[in-house]
Amino acid sequence: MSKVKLQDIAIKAGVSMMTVSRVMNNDPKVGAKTREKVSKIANEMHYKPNIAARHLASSRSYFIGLVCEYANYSYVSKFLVGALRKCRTSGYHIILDEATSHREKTIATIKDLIYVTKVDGLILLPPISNIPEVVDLLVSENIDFVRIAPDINLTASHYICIDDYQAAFEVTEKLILNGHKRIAHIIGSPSQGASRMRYQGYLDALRSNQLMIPPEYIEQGDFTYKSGLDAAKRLLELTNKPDAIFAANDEMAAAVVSVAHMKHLDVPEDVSIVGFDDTELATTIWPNISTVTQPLEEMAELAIDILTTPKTPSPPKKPKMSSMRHVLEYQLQLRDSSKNNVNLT
Amino acid sequence: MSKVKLQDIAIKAGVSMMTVSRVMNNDPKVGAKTREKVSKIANEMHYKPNIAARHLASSRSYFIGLVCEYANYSYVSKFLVGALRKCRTSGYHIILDEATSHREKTIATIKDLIYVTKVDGLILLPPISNIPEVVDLLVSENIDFVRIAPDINLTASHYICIDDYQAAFEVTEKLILNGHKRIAHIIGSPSQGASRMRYQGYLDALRSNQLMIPPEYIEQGDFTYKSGLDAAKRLLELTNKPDAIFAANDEMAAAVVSVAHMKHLDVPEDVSIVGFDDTELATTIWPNISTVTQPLEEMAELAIDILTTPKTPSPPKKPKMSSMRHVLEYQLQLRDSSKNNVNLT
DNA sequence: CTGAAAGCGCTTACAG
DNA sequence: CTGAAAGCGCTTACAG
Repeated sequence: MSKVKLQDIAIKAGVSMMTVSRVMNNDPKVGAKTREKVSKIANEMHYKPNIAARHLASSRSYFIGLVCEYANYSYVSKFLVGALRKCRTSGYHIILDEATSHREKTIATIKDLIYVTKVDGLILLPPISNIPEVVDLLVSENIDFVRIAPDINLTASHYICIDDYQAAFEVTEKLILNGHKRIAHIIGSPSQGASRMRYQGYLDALRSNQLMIPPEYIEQGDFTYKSGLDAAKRLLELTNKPDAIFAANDEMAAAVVSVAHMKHLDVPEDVSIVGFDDTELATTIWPNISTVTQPLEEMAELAIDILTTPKTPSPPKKPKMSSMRHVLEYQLQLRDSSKNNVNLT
Repeated sequence: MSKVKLQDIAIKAGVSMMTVSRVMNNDPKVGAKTREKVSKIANEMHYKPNIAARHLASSRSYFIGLVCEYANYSYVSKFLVGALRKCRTSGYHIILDEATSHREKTIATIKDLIYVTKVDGLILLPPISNIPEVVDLLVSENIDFVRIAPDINLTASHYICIDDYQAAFEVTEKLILNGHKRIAHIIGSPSQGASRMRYQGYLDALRSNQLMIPPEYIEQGDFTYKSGLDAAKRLLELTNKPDAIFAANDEMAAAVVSVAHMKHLDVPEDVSIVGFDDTELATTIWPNISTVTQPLEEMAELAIDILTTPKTPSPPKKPKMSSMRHVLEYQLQLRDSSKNNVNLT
């Protein structure tokens, strides 16, 4: 039974509730002796602060809202793992919410999170991170939020990303280095900045190597397996088939592998396939997909960190500093779905 | 700005806070006129009840805890989708938590959920649903909880499952019907009841068809892709290879497909492969995996339903009724990873 | 470094 | 069917 409350500890320790409260919140200005005594008693009595009371009295809820489009997504899962891990050590809890399709519903979901649940901060996963109305709402309500891989209004909040452009550039160059000349690309969802960046990186790598590819080599996908399937079918039915396909995420790359198998093409002998993200899926199919490792768990931890670190109190409308941009390191992950003649790392 | 509170509405409507509170909680004993007037004003003012205040004053937190072992799991993701969907319409929120490996940490996580966050109810996913200490704790603290596919202490709580035994039996019989005689099985994690049930169903189907299989056809996995990989390698290197492999979940079945490909075996010509669960993965690899569709989203919705439906107040130690067992329908899903000569549905 | 008072925004339990 | 009072368990802001 943990009906122990602050007052019980206070009485037992012979101090005021305030002192106990201070000890529980690691307030430095408590005498070492008092602190120790109170801590000991609190532990013995298995005291746990009531989060609702704490929330009501203070301005902190100890909740972080995490908003994604579909929870059933390997990208989201991987992120979630990092976020949960970080929360376990910081006393915060994650309220996960899906905000699907309808823009109005998305706004409603977020309003609920900030007005009802009153989260201390919000993490917006793509493509939610790119909805102007959401950004405007959070800014005008002065809510702390961190966006993952956003594309718009970059000064509005902290955001975390990798250098998608550079990674895509490197991926493409690596393919070129390994002898590929007919490299196709499946673009990701148009609602995400990362899609554009990756596409651009691919394009520029071709250009800087004086490679021309036919326009049919560019396919528009939307990051789903299904879209990858359709794109891959078209690509691999071309008379002048590509000898390498770079898909903007692993889901679509997995689809390309499937289509290659259906058509009895050897991967990577007949066609090299590269994905992006390095989600669980990349190593769950055969051959394992060459991809770009995005440190999603680390990104999640950083997001929680930003949101839970108390700010130096400052007027809300203060100009934001440029350190709101957090670019983490990616890593090329060469596996069996692509030919790796050079640099067999 | 939504700093509107109960009192503001009360003043504007010229009634007491209690009346507003009653209207917000759909208390039937409020006059129709009053109700309408109050509702209207509350809407106009964009009133949202403060969840923390509500929680502190009443005994409900409007939070449901969902505890899984690894969030990064297609089974968990699929369940999550259903749970979130249901929550959106019921005013509840999901607090997701991972409880990994260490039993003591698992207990600590759950204690935190019930003592600190004070969730109204808890959903335990396998294998957490099978930890006796957890079940005992929740029972002794008189916390509402629903378990998914538990194996122990079945009278301790509501639980939701499918008939794993029957499903496995049918899967195996279907394979037999389609001409397979050398059917291997990869058992799931020993910490889950479903593994035993599926194994037993497989065994009994063989027996009832007078089929003998060598002991090497039984492999112990643990539901991970990795374990499936190891098991599949052993199975497909046997001199007397199986002509069908029934893995206890999709992850392991996907691994079998990978190994078959590595060994240049044709699926399903050389070996039929069947999984279980019908998670995203089953249709993300090629060939798509034949499997058993488990209505995980529906199971999630039911769990939330059970937890959020107000109970008829009754003394806690009352004998539980047998209706705590909820068995949902599964469905055989025949796809391209298995031969389907008969019954091409 | 420590404490007494007031209040966060609701609901419970009791009247009428 | 409606309301006045008290309190949920903490923290803020102010004293000392």
